[in-house]
Amino acid sequence: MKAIVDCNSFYAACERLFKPSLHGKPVVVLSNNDGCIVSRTDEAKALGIQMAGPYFQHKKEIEQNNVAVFSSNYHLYGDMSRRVMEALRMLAPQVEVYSVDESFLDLDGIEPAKLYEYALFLKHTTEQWTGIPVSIGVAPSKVLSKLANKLAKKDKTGTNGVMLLQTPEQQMDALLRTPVEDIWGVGSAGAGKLRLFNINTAWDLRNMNEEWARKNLGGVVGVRLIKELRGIPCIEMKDPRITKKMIATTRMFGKPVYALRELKEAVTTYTARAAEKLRRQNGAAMEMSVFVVVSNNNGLQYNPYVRSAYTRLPVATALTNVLIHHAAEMTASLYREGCKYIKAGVVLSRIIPANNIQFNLFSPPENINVQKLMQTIDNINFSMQHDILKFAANGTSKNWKMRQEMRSNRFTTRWEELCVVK
DNA sequence: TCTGGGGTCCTAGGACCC
DNA sequence: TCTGGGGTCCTAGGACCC
Repeated sequence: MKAIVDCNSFYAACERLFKPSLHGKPVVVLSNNDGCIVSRTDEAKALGIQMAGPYFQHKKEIEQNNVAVFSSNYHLYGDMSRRVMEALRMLAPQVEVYSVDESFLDLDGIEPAKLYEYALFLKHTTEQWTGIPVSIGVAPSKVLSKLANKLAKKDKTGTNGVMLLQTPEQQMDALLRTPVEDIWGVGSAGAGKLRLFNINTAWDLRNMNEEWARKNLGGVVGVRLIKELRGIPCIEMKDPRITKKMIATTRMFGKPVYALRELKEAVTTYTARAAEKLRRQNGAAMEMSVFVVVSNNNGLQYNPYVRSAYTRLPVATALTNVLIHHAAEMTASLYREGCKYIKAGVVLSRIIPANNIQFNLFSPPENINVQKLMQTIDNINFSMQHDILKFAANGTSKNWKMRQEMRSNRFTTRWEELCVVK
């Protein structure tokens, strides 16, 4: 059996944890640049505030209803996420961290008769240790466990936040109550298509045959989905040692950028961040691409376009100075005088383990001292205020930096921002 | 005025090889 | 006059997820 443990309204829950006066009150958290609403407590959902809705469109009702609003505070959420996952690792045999607020658990070692009791224990203990409320779905496959979790979340009082789909009857009941668009792996395009075939519930889809799925539902993906709905596991637990295949750092600018110098500053700053992520997983990249987004808002429509450049590195690397050099060159090649830039990004790909670098005959071996320097910079930036050490190319003006006007303190990762108890 | 950021997996189709 | 078929590798782009 597999379980999914999902934090309820995760970002909003993190904010509420350090501001107990907000308990039982509506809270929302905004995406970067204070653009969209990305997390809502139940009280905010009850007010009809939509997920991913643009903040400026909801501003009025948010103010009228006295909803607490926060800019996203990734230091806080990242650290709370680590605590939740750490708790799960102490309580469960095998944990696969799926996203910042979700983990799959392999419960094959647990006696079937005790599964429900065990799931309740997991929930209560995690909540007690971390202060973050969670919901749990347990079923034979990942897709079914996600479905169970969704139902548990919808009816927290009726289910205690835990739902188990063990018997065929339990599974049938849950599938009948789930519309196709609520199935994990069915997006808006797929749901529309299914509706055309008059397939409306998860139960309808489960009863389609595999050949039909192969033809009409994205080939192997569709077949797998139907099997999973029948309780036949096809999506296995992922090995936690497998590292990322691609690392990206991309941002909208706080305000538009016109000058090459500023555009380069932004791109090289993103490059430094991406390189840091790369070193954290002990990787080295063989490919790097840079893209910039130009706004051609003519007052009638919002219709941005993207220009991108790509470099195959002569030798795989994780060195910030090397990567910054290429990033700056690519940025210059993309730049056109007079354009209005609203976003940029850096993507590192073809990632290999750093101890596996294949040196090119003509390129000089990487200097061991530079690697030591990287390590030192990473350590200092991690323990001190972020980015206290940086490269000159990153600049100091940061006119393009994103808006974060309502960010809470980084309560758990910065000494200067700890909670003060009187 | 203002609409996020970071990932994965799969498929189709082209280039190339024998 | 007649002009194959099977395989691999790579890339771009779509769909989906949180």
